[in-house]
Amino acid sequence: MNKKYKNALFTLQNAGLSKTPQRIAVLTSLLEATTPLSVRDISQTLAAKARIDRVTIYRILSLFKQHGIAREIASSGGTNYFEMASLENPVHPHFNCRNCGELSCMEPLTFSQSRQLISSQEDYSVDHIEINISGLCAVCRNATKLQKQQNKQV
Amino acid sequence: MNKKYKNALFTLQNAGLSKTPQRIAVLTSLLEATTPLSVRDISQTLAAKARIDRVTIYRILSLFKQHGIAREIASSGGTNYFEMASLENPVHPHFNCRNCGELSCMEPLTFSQSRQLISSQEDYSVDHIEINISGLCAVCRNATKLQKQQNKQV
DNA sequence: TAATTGTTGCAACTCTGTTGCATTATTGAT
DNA sequence: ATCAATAATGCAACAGAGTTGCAACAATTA
Repeated sequence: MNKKYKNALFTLQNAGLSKTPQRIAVLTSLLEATTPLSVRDISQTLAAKARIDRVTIYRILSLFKQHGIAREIASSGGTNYFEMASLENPVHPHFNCRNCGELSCMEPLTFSQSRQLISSQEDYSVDHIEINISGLCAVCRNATKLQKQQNKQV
Repeated sequence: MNKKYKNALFTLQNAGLSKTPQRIAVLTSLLEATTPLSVRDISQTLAAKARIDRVTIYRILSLFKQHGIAREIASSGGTNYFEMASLENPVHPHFNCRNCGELSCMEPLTFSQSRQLISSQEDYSVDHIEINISGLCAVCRNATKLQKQQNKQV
């Protein structure tokens, strides 16, 4: 879609990143996707259009994460998934089917709301709910603070 | 601890699983742990006491999961972690430090409660909250139902 | 004791993700 | 538009997680 392409250009421009064909292609994939994508998904999708190395995709996604453009989702299958991180696409729960492996997005409700929603739907069968929070633990946070102070003194 | 050992024996007995030294060792590790353990953690812990192959640990943990004895936690680092799944240790959020990588357990509150708790604590610095729900999606659930019906007819 | 079944260890493999380095593309100044 | 400086890409090689097949071993039963 031309609209997604323009959106991709604008997003890169806005983040101050250079607009290479590879970055535009990866970003367009994420914008067009209805579910989070793995590196493999992106690689296969783009294989027909252009030749992009696996490594390049990893590096681009890492860059997007740093700039708050994309979000990473861990899955127990050992593969990580990526989705757009924007105001239109706020943080939301994900559903991982243990049978087909597909990762889909759920409505951005609170945890308790989501839980109620799922249990009230006949369609889904829930095995397990996982809440993972990432950041800095107390020890590392203090260590970081200390480092900053020392740097100021030097 | 002798108590943990007895607990391990009881748990295996209760699940109808044979009480092999390897299973007892892995189960004891999980019972003694204060944080979820990776296969590597377990392997290193048990290396001094007994020689257990990596593969055996994977198989035992897979078995424990099937019997509801253990629970698996995905992490974005590519490594999965395991913890006891019991009434004394209900499902709870986990905190993953992006600096030291340690995975720790949080109080088993609801998501909104946890979020408030974290943001009120000066110690933690939260980057990202992930809610992953696993089970069967609508398509796979219907497919499974259909299979069961067909099996009955045959 | 022999046969059957279940469990483990070993080797080899797949897949995800990373790193170093040479090559190529992008950007900004002329 | 051209060219140099810089940034980004592709390739090869690697490390680690997790899996599979198979032979050896242990436990159980007849």
